Amino acid sequence: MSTASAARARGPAKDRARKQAVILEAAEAEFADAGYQGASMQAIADRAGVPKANVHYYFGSKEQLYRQVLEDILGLWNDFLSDVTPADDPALVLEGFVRQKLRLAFERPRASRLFAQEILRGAPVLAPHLEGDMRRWFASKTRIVEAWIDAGRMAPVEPDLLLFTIWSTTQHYADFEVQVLALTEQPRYDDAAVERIADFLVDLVLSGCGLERAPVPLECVAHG
Amino acid sequence: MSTASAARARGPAKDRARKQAVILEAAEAEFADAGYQGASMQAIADRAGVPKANVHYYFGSKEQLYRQVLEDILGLWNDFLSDVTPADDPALVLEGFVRQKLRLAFERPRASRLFAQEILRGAPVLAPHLEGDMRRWFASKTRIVEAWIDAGRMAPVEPDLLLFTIWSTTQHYADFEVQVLALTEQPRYDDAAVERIADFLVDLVLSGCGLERAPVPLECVAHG
DNA sequence: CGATGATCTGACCGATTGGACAGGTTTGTT
DNA sequence: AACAAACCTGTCCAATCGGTCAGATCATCG
Repeated sequence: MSTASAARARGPAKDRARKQAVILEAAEAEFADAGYQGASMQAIADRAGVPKANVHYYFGSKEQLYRQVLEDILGLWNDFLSDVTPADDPALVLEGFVRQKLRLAFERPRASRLFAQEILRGAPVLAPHLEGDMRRWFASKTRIVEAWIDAGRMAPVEPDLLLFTIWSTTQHYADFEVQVLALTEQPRYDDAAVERIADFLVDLVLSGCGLERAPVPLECVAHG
Repeated sequence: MSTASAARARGPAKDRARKQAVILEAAEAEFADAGYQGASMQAIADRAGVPKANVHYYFGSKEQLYRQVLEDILGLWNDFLSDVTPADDPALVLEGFVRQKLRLAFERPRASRLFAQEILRGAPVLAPHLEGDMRRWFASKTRIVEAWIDAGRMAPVEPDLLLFTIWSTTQHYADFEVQVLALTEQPRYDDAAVERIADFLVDLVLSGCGLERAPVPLECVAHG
């Protein structure tokens, strides 16, 4: 049971879950901004507006709290491309993947940054996930790309490197936000900037796969 | 004067510079592995094989040492594309950029990771560089890409996003090394893997710009 | 009401941190 | 040899860290 769903549950556990959610949000912010070592339980407690001992009451130790935050973040990426099959259209799937991943990078930049820091440190906590869940997820997606290639539905690119490219280019705008904004002389990402980035990355990925962007469905044009 | 060149200088300052270089190397490793807050002056001193007080003697404070390490790393990227002009061939320049940046990612992964951690934290130390040197570097390169586009020598892609793409995809293999190796079930990067990645990224970038990889020069074939 | 368990927190603790500094040693110059 | 300057380090310190715990408070139910 994820923390988010628990926070929405009813009954006697509702308050408990809601208070935990407040602390988890504060912890995600503090861990993302300061790193695991840089974050202090006192700072997390202050952000959440509770005494430090209360944080320990709910989550035991700093590492347990950190693990909980990370697992909640992993949940965000769990259902990426979960229902894709080799019968689907490569161009549509790849475009959807890029846009979905990019949306998450802009909507939950701290989650992206926290994950990045964990991997940068050598994944001391997530290593088991990397060798387990994520490896299986990764293998199943590369197999689909291979099926597309074998069927002649896209150019023969390396499936693993293709996925890494999508991952790194989208993640970049969350992880290196400060650098991107400084170099482009923008104060923040606005809607136009996000759309420009999304279109660019979709075109880049599709052209790299020998594909073209699917025409915009009629209903989208009508609603635009 | 950079620390690296100082270490090679002659005269009475040679020993001093060499000892500083040992500490700087230890500091880069420790900062990259543990992060700024996670790194301790004691651990850096142990890596360098000197007493902790010696580190303070040479570099004053932890933050000053950290700044020095970062500035040395910036030096690595200073001369990237420094002598490129609009008259050069876009395909050759872009391919060279990708390969050079990628080589650095594999040869100096700790430098890449340390830089990434600094940006992730919001660039508290490098912010002035982002708004100064790096912004000027970035603007001059986007202007060259624009010139190529205006001259019809490559497809009209967004110059800034093109550079970000090269930066993020190459950096990814250093910063997310643990993840890449775990997902591809490799123990480490070998020469073949590096070449496969380089070729993939070059093809991706060039195809995104409507270019093709330049034919291999004859002398390279002869020497292969 | 009284009791019982969950919730909450101020106060405290040992460990570690970055840093300071006195005092010793080496080096270079006259 | 004598002096000064640079070099070096053992030792100490105040601050902060994650974590503990006794005890206060609250909610629930017989």
